[in-house]
Order: sequence, then structure tokens, then C-alpha cells
Amino acid sequence: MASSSGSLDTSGNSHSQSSNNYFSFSTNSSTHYPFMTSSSFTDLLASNDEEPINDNKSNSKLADRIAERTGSGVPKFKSIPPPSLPLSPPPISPSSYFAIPAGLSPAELLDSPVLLNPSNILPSPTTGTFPAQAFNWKSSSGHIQQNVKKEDKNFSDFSFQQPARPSATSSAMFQSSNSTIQPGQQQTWGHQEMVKQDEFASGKSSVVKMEYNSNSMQRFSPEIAAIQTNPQSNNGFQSDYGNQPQQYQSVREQRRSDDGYNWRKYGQKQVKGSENPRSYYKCTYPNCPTKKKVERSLDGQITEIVYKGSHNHPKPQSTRRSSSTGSTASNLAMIPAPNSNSNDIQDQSYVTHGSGQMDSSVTTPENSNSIGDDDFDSHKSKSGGGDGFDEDEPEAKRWKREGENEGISAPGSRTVREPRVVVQTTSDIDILDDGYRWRKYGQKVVKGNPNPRSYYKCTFQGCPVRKHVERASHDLRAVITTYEGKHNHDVPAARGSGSRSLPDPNNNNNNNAAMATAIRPSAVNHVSDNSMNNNPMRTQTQRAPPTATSEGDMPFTLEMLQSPGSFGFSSGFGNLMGSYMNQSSTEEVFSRAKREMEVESFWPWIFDGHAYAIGYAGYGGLNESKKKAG
DNA sequence: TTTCTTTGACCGAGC
DNA sequence: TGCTCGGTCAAAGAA
Repeated sequence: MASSSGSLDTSGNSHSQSSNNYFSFSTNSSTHYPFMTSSSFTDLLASNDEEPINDNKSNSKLADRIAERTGSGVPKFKSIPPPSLPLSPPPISPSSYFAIPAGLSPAELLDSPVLLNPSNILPSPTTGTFPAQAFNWKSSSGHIQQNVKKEDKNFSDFSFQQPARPSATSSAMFQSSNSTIQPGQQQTWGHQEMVKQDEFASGKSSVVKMEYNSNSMQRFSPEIAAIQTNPQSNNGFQSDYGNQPQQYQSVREQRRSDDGYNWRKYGQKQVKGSENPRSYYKCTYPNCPTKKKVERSLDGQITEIVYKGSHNHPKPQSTRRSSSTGSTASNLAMIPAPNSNSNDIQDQSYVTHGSGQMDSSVTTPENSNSIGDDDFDSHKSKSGGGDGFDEDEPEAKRWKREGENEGISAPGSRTVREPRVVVQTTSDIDILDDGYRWRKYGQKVVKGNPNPRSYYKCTFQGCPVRKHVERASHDLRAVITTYEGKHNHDVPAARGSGSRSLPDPNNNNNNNAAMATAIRPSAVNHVSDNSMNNNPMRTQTQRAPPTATSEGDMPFTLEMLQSPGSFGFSSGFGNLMGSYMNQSSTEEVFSRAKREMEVESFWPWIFDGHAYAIGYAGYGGLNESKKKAG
């Protein structure tokens, strides 16, 4: 079994030449990578401006080019559409850093609701149902890191470093880790890598690039899934890509995508806070209540898709002519739906993930469509009482009621019970899974954040815990997960595995917590004792976050997070903070944070005979959170 | 002629 | 009460 070697780049953003502190860990002598050293945190943190681990020439060029294209090197949402960012993939997947324990399939990692591609695309933070894409994070996380390198290069925080290794090696790494990697997975990932590399190399105006940009932008969308689950591409998307342009049709067609349903556009609106027009679509099937909103950037790339309602009919044959948002079905050979019931599909997807398999069923358009789609409906169907979404109820009212009843904050709601918030950088979320199983029941784009907020329920019967996840509006690397309630059950055993369990030091409700992820660098959830004492938020591991909020617990609110002084988090938080602070204050705060930052612990986990280490750092500025919180 | 898209106007909720 | 905003309608135009 491969060792669990990992490396954390304390820059949180780049493994390139920026003045970063490198944090690497190797808990097994049989480390695969010579550049990984078992250094102490102190040493590592002190290693400012040391020679980068990687050959960063390419990265340097990349950063420059990104800077040229973005103007500042800092990703700018909307104005610089995330998928358009000419980000080249890192030379290796960060996955190489993580050995997956025996019996733990990467699919399980991929199934994490918070597992997503942290590139500048805007996937749902919880697109666990797109495992094929989920692999992309490994490559694209580096994109973001590179892209924001300038932004954060002066700061020391924890995130995962991109090793300078060929992607093929990373695949081998997975294989050597007793992980169940389907060929399509690797190839899908490879495809992404290739595409992005090619995008970057060939320029932005590439037709193919636009297509892929659209896809990557909406990995959570059915359209994207439809394309990426193309049977032809299942095993050869990469090669297909390499062999075509002829396989791709006109620019217009390539901008299209298809979730397999027919849509009629019934409106378009310029929404506030976004320069991208939002289009409104209805399913053309008679009496089908399903709608979707599609937001496109000025260059036509999809930046956001929000589904509402669920289809009450089988999926139409893909031979039909699709509306504006469809029609790639023909040339992309979209997989027909064996089961048009989106709920079933979603469940199927879940099980499939659990089995470690990643066949096309996982990412069929139906399956994808279930995301943020049937959820509302299924939720509504159960509602009867005050639990569900009412299609006829105004959204704002609905969400307000939802928030009042369930403690889920909704736009405009005045929720008495404020949820706790867990903040993750994408470095964290990429590999994090809280171990619980979640069913998405809703999605909403809330004001102030163009990124959709996904709502999840714990699938354990009778468990009241919910969470919602959204990507930070100002920093796509950051994801905010808000938990509500307390699990009344143990962490379920990882799907497709035996009884892998690991004591959860932070979840006193679970004595034998199966580990869904091998590595949890979610130092965000672990701060020093002092910090914990002062922090109004009781942080918890991502795996077992919803430990009950005690009566006296002061919840951590978004406002607190957005407060520049709120250093209530440790590792990886620098990334997040960057997202919540304006640029002017960022440097100052991070400068202070860097001074105050100290490594609290280095916590290895022994799991299946393998050690997984996580470094935790604390910020002396935690008190500020409390102050800010009042 | 049909189907679909565009777009300004309208409506209702929230503030 | 008026304004803002998101969502929807429906006429007109395009394909």
C-alpha cells in the first residue's frame, strides 16, 4: 500500500515561486516523492522564499499570462469568466499526494458533497454526483492557486501544494493506492488536464475551448454531464479531443449543451450584481413544472445554472431538436436515460459512488439533472408540512419559511437559530468528506453570492442534520459549509468499504467513525485550545461537523467570516479570508495573521495501517472573531 | 407556417 | 407608499 504522503503549501495558493511556506508531511517512510520531506512545521513555516519544490518556470509563465489576461492575476468573477481563465493544469494532480487507504475508493472521495473542482469554474460546491469531474480538482486546484498566486503570495496559510509531476504518475499513484480507479476516471481527468493545457497553449478563442469552458463552468449541470458522459468519450475523451476539431461542430452548437430535456426560453433578465444576463427556461413537456435559470457570461459561456422543480415525465429521446440550451446530444451521443426518475437517478448515483464505480450512470444527464432539480420537487413532495418547497410559494417566502423552520438561513429570512459555518478552502474541500451521506434537496442562488448554495440533508433515517454549501462569492477557492443540527447516528461506514473506522476526536457523538476520506487537512476545523476557547464557533472536523450546537454555542455567522478581523480559523483559512476581505485589507490582515500564525499540532491518523497526517495551525487572532461576533 | 427567441412590460415580494 | 429586484408574460421578430 502506498504511503500517505502529502504536502501542504502554506501559501495556500501556489506552489510556484512565490514566497511561500511549505508544509509537507510524510507519515510513511516509503514516500513516493523525493521532494516530500518530513519536516517540522516550524521548519517548514520558516522556509520562506526557499526554492520551490517544483520547477516553476512554466508556472511562472502561467502566472504572468494569467496576470496579463486578468489584469491583476487575481481571478475576477464574472468579468473574467472562470472557465475562460487560461489556466494550465499543474504538472501533476494533487491527488498524487494522497494515498487512498485500502478499500477506500476515490469514488468515495469524489462522492463527497464538498468535493469539487476548485478551479475558477463554478461548480456546485457539492457536486459529488459528478465524480468524473471531481477528479478535475486535482488538476484545477492548482489553477486557482496559480491564478491567485499574486493575491496571496505574501501570506502563509495552508493548502495543498501541487507537486511537479506528470499527471500519469498521479494516476499510477492512485492505482498503487489500492484505489479503484476506473479507466474513464483517469481519462476524464486526463482529458481535463489536456484540455486546459491546450486551452492555455492555444489561446482563448478556440472553439473547443469554449465548449469545454462551458462544460467546466457548469460541471454540476446536466449539460456538462451529458457531454462528459459521452460514451465515446467515456474512454476516450482525451483522445477524442486530440483528434477532433471536426468532431465539434460550430461555435454555436458547441456552446450548446443538453440535459436531455427540452426547454423553452421564456425570459431573460439582467440581474443585479451580475453583468451576465440570466435566461429563464421552462421544460416544454406539458405540465412539467421544471424550470431552470441559465446565466451566461458576455461571451456566451455558461456561468451558472439553477434548476427548479423536477420533471414529471420521462426524458425525451435525444433525437429531438433541443432548445437553446440543448442539442449537443446528437453529436455528443448523450446517454439515454434508463430511468427518467431523477430521484432514482440520484440515488443510483449515490450508490454507484459508494461502490467505487464510476460508470456513465453516475453522470448521465438525468443524474446530473437531479442536482438542484428534483431536489426541490422531492422535497416538496414530502412537504405537506413545513418542510418542503412549495412550487407555488414565492421563493423568498419559501426560503424564509424554510429558514425559520429548519434553521437554514434563507435570503431575507430571520432565522433564530443561526447555523454554524464551516469554511474550507478548496484545498480542503477537494479531499474532504465529512463522512456522512447527504442527499441534496435544494439549491438556491442567494443574493450577494452568484454561486449557488446547495442544500443537503443527512440521508440517515431520522437524522435531522442539514447543511448547505456554497462557494464564496469573492473567492472561488473558498467554500462555506453551514451545518445545522446534530447527527443522531454514527458516521456511516465508507461506501464500498468494510468497517474502516477512525476515532473522531471532534465528534463526541461518534465513537467509531468511519473515515470517508483518507486525509482531512481541514485544519480549518481545528484550532488551538486557546482559539477554541475564544472562538464562538466550535469548529469541528469536516467529517463530523454537525455535532450538536449546544445551547450556549454561539454560532458562527457569515458576517463573522466576512469580517476582516475574524481569524477564527486556521489552516487554509488564509485562502478564505482572502475571499472575504477586500484587497486593501487583505494584506494587512494576512500580514498580521502570518505573524500570529503558529502550528498547533501535527495530527497523524492511523488508518488501515496507514498514517494520514494533517497539520493544524492556529491564529492568534482568533479572539478577533469573538470580538467581531459581539 | 411553425417554432423558438428576444425583449419590454408587468407583477409580486421585500424593504 | 414607493422603490428595488427577481420572475414571468406576451407580443414581435427571427429562423
